[in-house]
Amino acid sequence: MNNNQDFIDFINSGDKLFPCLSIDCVIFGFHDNQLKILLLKFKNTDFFALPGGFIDKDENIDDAAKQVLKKRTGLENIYLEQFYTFGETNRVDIEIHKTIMLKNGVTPEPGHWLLQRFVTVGYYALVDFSKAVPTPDLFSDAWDWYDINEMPPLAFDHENISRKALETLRLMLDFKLIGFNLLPETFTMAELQSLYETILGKKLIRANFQRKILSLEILERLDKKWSGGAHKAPYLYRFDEKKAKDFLEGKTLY
Amino acid sequence: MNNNQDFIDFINSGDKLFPCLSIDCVIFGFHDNQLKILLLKFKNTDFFALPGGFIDKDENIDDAAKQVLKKRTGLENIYLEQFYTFGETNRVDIEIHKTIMLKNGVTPEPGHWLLQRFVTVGYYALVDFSKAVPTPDLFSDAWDWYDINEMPPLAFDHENISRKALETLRLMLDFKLIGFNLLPETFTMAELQSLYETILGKKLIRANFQRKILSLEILERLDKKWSGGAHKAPYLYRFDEKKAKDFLEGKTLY
DNA sequence: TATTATTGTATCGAATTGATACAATGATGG
DNA sequence: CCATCATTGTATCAATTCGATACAATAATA
Repeated sequence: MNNNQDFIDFINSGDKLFPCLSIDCVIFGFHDNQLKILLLKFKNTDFFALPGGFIDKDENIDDAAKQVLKKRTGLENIYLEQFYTFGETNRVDIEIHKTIMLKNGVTPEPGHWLLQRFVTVGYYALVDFSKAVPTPDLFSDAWDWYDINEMPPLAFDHENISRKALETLRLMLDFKLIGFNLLPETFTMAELQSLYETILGKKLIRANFQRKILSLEILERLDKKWSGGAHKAPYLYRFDEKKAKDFLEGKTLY
Repeated sequence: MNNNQDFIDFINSGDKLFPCLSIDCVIFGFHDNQLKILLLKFKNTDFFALPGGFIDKDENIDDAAKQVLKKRTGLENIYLEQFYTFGETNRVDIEIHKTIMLKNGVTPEPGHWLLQRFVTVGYYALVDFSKAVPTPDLFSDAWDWYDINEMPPLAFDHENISRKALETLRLMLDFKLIGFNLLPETFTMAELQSLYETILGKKLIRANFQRKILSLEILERLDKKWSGGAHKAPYLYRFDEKKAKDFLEGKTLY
């Protein structure tokens, strides 16, 4: 198969890669009032894993992360940020890599570049769920979005990586006003509140949330959104990046 | 010289190291109302650099960072946290490494492990200035503490690394109550305020600072400190780790 | 046209914060 | 030994923010 030949070519291309360092991306999306992350299913194993990749010898690690995001979701110019580097000696179970190689017709030679200890740099991305078009990579044969509270078992230390990504997202939500990256261009206040509630994992008081968000003066109020149901129609809002920038700069953090 | 032989031995021990990945530590201390960082002077260059090191093949990166801290300051069990990983392709000027090798009697062979692109994981540490006993490493012949506003030119991207460390320290100062790690065991409120002002880079209103800190209920008030000057004697305080832990856990961040 | 669910905003008291004031108190010096 | 001085600890008050609740406005529906 062509795909298998691609895999074999890649497995033999270790000399083009920066050694023993990988990228893993925790890609967050928001759908049906659920915060989801994108997982790939490893070929011929029951494990799911975070979309990841390796770094070319002459590639910035940030660029490698952008490549992972682009190849797995088709998206570019997305909010993407490094959050932590994972370097425990035992974080990768090499048997999983061996299994994948075997099942794809490659004999795992001792000393092969993929059968080493790997340190991985974690990035998290916030994408508009409706715009992402996921594609599996050479190591995987399926993908899906999973609610962060209902994830299948993950390979390696990927549960740990996901947890830390979520902690960082929660911490940075207000600090960097990044939640809007998870919504379509226009949205209602109720949708925004639901997003915040889902990320923070707790209920917020509607009136106070609305007051607070509006007081930031980072939203542009558009027309009303009609035919939503038997009730008053909500306004649509658009996130105003310029106003947000002014707000973040004026914020006296210290 | 013995020291030089140590250097040569180390230069030839690349096969014991995790490849192309290093650790750099931004070690903060507080003295004379100045926030300082510890810098080493590279042998035979005019550049200063952050204390750093490499990672053994079978060593967690956190442990490698602890080793750097211990070897350079003699200190253990110090507040030490990873903050960012720097992976620009051009971040290391290999000529500096070549120079150091040459000046120490080692011919820099092409392909030598030290003459590669390196990615570095940044850690920052907060130490009690009076307890640290700095020691230069094999690459350096001197060290000193430098006010963060009066640093000499640094090698590689170490200015960038220092800046990011300071940003993280500022951001985490209240969030994790870490400032106390920079003070001796007992201190006055004025000393604590001066520390905060120095880290945050701005003046604070004394009465409000005192009210705020005391309201956290994380300090133990001890006896008064006598003979400070022609004025009322201030109380000494001790940071109560247990109370602080309770406070941080009770803090509803989200 | 009455009903219903949701939206946008107002309101009120509690809690927090910024700014200022002031009494208490150790040393110093005449 | 007492007036002076600088600093400390705390109080106070207005301004601001925040939690909680209330309520009028309004699209769709029956």
